[in-house]
Amino acid sequence: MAVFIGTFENKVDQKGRVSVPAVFRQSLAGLSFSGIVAFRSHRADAIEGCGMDFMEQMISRVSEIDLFSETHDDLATTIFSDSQQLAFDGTGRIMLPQGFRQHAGITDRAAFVGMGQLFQIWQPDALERHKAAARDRARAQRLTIPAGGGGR
Amino acid sequence: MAVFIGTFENKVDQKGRVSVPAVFRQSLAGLSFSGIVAFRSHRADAIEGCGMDFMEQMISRVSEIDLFSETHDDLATTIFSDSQQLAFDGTGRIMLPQGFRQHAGITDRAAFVGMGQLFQIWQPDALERHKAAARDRARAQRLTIPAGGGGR
DNA sequence: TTGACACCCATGAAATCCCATGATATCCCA
DNA sequence: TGGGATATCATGGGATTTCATGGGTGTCAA
Repeated sequence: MAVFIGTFENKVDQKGRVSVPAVFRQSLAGLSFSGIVAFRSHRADAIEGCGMDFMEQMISRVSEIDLFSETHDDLATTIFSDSQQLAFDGTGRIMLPQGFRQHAGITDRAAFVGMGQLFQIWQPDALERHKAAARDRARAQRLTIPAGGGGR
Repeated sequence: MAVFIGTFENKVDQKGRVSVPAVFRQSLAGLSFSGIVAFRSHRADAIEGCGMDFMEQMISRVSEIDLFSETHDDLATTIFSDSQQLAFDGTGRIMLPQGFRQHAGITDRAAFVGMGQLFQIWQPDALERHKAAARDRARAQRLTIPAGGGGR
């Protein structure tokens, strides 16, 4: 399973390219698609990113639902239609499409944030505010992580 | 596994030709038939599309339904008899048959929507409405991906 | 002979490749 | 353990290719 940890800020050049942090690229190595899959976060002004393996998992789970049922179509449409495959170039950069940049308010800098099996791409200042707010909420509500049954 | 992700709008020229998005073509590369398999969706004003490999899968799935049952015949008739192989030309375009264009209300623009293991072709405005409706239904019914057994 | 359709070529815009650069980080050996 | 040699990485920009799109021509059949 691909794992994403840490925060990295990179520049977005005039062509709209950004380097994906090397550690993230290593997590993504060896997948069927050399790049990331990205979609707009519906909870925050950020872009969500993952590897093709994660998407393939989604596909196989959705395919357990009856084909052509309303549930299947609604889910498949919601999940897959607004995602985009962003391929790495020779030096590990991706092109951030206009619409994504707009959604996240990204202009010339982008922050990559590891979230475990996914990561997010933020406008750096917005990320700072978001982090502070999340920390406060976690502290106020004394959030905990459920104990795992054995980890596997 | 062929994977279809994203939404792409292309023009339909006067001969009825449309470019299939390059990413989709790449997903379809290497199959026994160089093109797509398409049929009219019986649930929406859209065309369903997939690769020959998936069509073969559907055939074997349908064959698990009681032969000679009404369901079997109805499915087989609606899907298989209506399906057409649409071959790529030298530049990756297909010919959208008259009847298909009519069913989807497509005139001069066509939107390709990834649905995971299949994709759909819509009249772009109708697609926007459909996407919004699907998202609302998914949210209203709190549809979620069936939890995976262990993240394999 | 008139469509319908496969094949071919041309085009502009956009995405990708490729090379060069400087800055870190890492390695290696005394 | 110091410190020079060597990778790795993020970044910039020009050159090249890909892609979607338009239109022409040949071929086969009704």
